[in-house]
Amino acid sequence: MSESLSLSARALAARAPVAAEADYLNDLNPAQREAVEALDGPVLMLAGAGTGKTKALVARIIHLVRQSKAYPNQILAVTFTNKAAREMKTRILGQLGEAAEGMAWMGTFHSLSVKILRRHAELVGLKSSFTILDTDDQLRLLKQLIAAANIDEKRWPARLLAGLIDGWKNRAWTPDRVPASEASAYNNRGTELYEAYQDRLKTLNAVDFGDILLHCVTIFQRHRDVLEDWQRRFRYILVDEYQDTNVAQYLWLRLLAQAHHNICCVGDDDQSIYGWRGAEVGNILRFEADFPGAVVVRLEQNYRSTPHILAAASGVIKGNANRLGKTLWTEETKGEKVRLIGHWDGEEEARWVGEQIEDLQRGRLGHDLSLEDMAILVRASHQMRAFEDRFLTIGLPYRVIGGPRFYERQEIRDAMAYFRLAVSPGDDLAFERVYNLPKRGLGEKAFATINQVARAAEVSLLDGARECLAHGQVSGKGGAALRTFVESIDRWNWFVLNRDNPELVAPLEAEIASLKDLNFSHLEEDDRAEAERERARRLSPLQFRLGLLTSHIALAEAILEESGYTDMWVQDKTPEAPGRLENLKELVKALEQFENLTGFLEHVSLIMENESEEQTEKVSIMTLHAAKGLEFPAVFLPGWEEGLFPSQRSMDESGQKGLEEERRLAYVGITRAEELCTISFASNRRVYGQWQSQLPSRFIDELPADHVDVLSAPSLHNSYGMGGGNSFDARVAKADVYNSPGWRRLQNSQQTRGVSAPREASHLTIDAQAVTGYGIGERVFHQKFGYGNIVAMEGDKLEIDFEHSGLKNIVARWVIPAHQVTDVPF
DNA sequence: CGTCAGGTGCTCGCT
DNA sequence: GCACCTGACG
Repeated sequence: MSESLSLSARALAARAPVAAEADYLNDLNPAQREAVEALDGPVLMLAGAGTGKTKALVARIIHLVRQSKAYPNQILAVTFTNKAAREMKTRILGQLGEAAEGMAWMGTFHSLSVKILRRHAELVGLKSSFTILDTDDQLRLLKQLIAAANIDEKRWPARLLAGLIDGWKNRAWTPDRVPASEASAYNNRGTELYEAYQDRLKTLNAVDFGDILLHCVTIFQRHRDVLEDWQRRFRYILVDEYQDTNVAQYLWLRLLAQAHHNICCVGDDDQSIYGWRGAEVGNILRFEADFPGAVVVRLEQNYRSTPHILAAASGVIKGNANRLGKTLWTEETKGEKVRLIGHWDGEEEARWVGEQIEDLQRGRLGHDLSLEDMAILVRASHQMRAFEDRFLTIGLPYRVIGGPRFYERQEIRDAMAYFRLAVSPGDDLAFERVYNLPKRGLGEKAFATINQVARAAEVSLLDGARECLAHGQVSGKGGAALRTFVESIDRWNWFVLNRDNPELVAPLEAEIASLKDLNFSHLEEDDRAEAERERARRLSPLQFRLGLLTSHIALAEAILEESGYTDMWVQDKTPEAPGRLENLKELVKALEQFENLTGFLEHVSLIMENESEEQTEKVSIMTLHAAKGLEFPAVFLPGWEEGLFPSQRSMDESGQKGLEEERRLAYVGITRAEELCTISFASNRRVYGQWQSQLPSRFIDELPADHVDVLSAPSLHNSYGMGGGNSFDARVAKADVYNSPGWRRLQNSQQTRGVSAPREASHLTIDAQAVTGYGIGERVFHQKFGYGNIVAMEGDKLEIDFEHSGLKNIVARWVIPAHQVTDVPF
């Protein structure tokens, strides 16, 4: 065995150029090399941001193969996202060539687990054809169970229960293992409903995302023989982003690595930002205890960012108590300081960022960057709006990353439900989703009847519907519509089942061929034309039918047509309808990459692809979470304000732990930047439609002053006549923004009152109350409409001509004289 | 059955 | 401020 292994490895090596063989090791720095060459036994690679961990991981896999330690298909490589898996695969392919094709076990926890689970489904009471539910299906199922349990869903929302169950599954608790301490959850009925939910999933032959891992762990724990098989198969295990693993994933890994301990985990405790969805930083902090004798390698040399950016990031992350501790360093010596700037409000901030981006694009700020090189990273998705609005008005191309996922969109999910019915007519959730979509005149009542009949007979909803039709329980107009619906599904399913069936295809092809062979040249011109038309008339249904039998794409199109679903959107006059039709076209196009509908459905249930090839350069807007693993020459980090970032909710819910995670998020944000990192905050922001005055984030205070350049917002000093040279302004701004005793005091007073202290009353409101009179022509400021001049007055009402919003009638106490605007918390 | 008006409640979002 | 859900009407 080992002989043939080494032979094949040598054969491989011989095929590759000699230089290339050594390259993958010589390219590495000493730490990376150590992590790559420690092949046997447990290894923990602590890889800071931008330290070349993917490179090291890839080199390690190549080394394993070249050293004949394992065949590619004996290496288990786990990532968190499909994107990461794909990237690694491409890089390995580039270096290993065809041998990389054998890397069958590289993927996400979920995709690998599905593969394993399909082989042993019966061990957890499922058929191997189980379907994978997404959060939407999950929620609908839970709502039904909640209703059945006579619980008021308003007081006890389904989302709450879904969150609880997810949490339990993340911790690898099957219903019988949920500890007693959780008994009070969901009005004391959480565990009971969890059990009911699992039962229901089993009857539906379905799993949710949590189950995929949980079932695997259960199987490994209860069936030694199965576990041992997989342990033998995977001789080496590699895990990326180990700091993001939850308990279930941890157990999954530990069970598989138990026998040989050949496990290499790569991660960065400072980049653990998924605690809220069950990730346990503890997993990485505990690694050495879990795997005694582990080799721990720290990758600290950074190849991404300038020294100032690194220093700023280090300064912030230093504030966290619970960390393994790394210090990033770089050989780079040049580079700009991190830039910090305060703005009046969110819109102003967006305007400034827009201008900066345009300046950068034109090479005005000493950088030669394209829009693709720039990104805006926000804490919460609602912050994106201000930027989108602004960029739309100035015509700056942008793209939002991680918005509503393609496959989560309504029209995609609807279409998928139709496909699911065609592939497995017994899919009740799919049936429920589309039985009355487009509207077929089948409402609650019809569904209740079908559901009842189906439940009583213990058959699928589709068969239940058949039953209802047979016994006239659903009749009239609704009955006719239901009949068409049922017959359509049967028909589509028939095409799925008879895909490429030669007994059906061959005669069709023969008939088409014979029709085509007909020669009309001997006929008169008029007769010939008529004959041609007749031929086309007979040919087209045959060709259509052949298409449905041989092409899943043609079938998919037919399904969407025949169901009336496409037409529903064609008829729809709302502005989003055209976009939805576009998406449906894209969906059909995506089918091309698959051999059949089943393969496609499997893929989509585990994957979200939102990347369509784009031509125009665009600036990216995304959340900090979505930015992990990415890098950009220029990064903008807006909204660094108390309550927004760090997020109030995070601190309320998880206290100090929550704050530390927020701080790691700040660290992730800063370390995304290669050349230019710009942090900003606004003094006023609209939160849920309410204007609030904001305090700069405590993280701003934690930035080491030596590595920060404080900019003054040009619009502020211009409008307020602060005048003076830039350096003066910078000092003024610096004094005001960054070190002002005023805001430190505010900050301190807020801290003593705890993180949930009520907001300071807006200075503007207070000042406005002190103002007694205005004159015509006086320049005033309104929090919402900005600057304007008073054109008329009546009692306490002013008619104001706003610079941006035009004429408005405003009660005097909502505005202040423009010259008082400087009295804001910075 | 479908539509509209009013009330409510709200991170981050991987698989 | 907006999106989503529910309940009252046509």
